[in-house]
Amino acid sequence: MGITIQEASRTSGLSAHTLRYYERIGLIHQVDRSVSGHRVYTEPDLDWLVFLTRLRSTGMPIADMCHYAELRRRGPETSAERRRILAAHRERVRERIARLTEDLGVLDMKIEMYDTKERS
Amino acid sequence: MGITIQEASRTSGLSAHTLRYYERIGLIHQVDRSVSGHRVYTEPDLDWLVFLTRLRSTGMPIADMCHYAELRRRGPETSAERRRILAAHRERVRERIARLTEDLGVLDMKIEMYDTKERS
DNA sequence: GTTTGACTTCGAGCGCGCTCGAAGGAGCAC
DNA sequence: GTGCTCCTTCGAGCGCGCTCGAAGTCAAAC
Repeated sequence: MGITIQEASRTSGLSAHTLRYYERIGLIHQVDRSVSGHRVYTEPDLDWLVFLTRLRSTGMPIADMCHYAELRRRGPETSAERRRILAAHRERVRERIARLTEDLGVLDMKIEMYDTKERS
Repeated sequence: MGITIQEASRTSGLSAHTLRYYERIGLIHQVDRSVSGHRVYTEPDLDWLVFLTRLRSTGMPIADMCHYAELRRRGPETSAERRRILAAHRERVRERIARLTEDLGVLDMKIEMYDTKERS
């Protein structure tokens, strides 16, 4: 047994193509291969993959994720910098949410305008 | 007097190149020209431009914005459909914010993990 | 034993949203 | 008139993040 690329794809929501691509660019560390050369993912691989999708969906650029991944490979002595990176990213996400919330208000107003116009 | 492309650029935060591009693809209706052929923006043009940037920053694809712009040009009889489009978009923005907020929580947890590890 | 199907590597291509550069024109300063 | 700056049109190019297809390998099913 072992997790196939199909299963990893289903779990992470990324296509098999994308999983290979992520490995190619160093986002995921060299995944184990079976005797026949097929990728065999581990549970920790999946966890990491899921975390990566979080970073992506919050808008972190691939390049930054690569940097983070590299620090992670270098081991515990980079943990302070990794923390710093995540904290900075968190700040950007907060700003993003604030901005979106503001835009949502404008959208609400605009929709309300359509409603009042229709009524008059 | 009249608003130049530079001023429109400053107001909207879009580059002059982008303003011309938006006009080219029909996002902004043909802008008036001066005798020398230079673009002369009006106040309503600017308002529209600013609204467009809201739609963009909330993630509406250019193609959808073009569609909306076209409906707007067709006049008041399209207002119901425009309202519908905005309401649907608003829903997506809400979902977006919800998703980001959830991801933010995960980020918080991850950062906390770094903190507790460091302390131990 | 052959077919099926999922996998491999590799490099090219794509869609989106700009972004840029070339080539030329008008207007003003000196 | 010679710069200089800012504008024009037009089409090509770019950066990001995938996405795809070709060509080949291997294992299990029939």
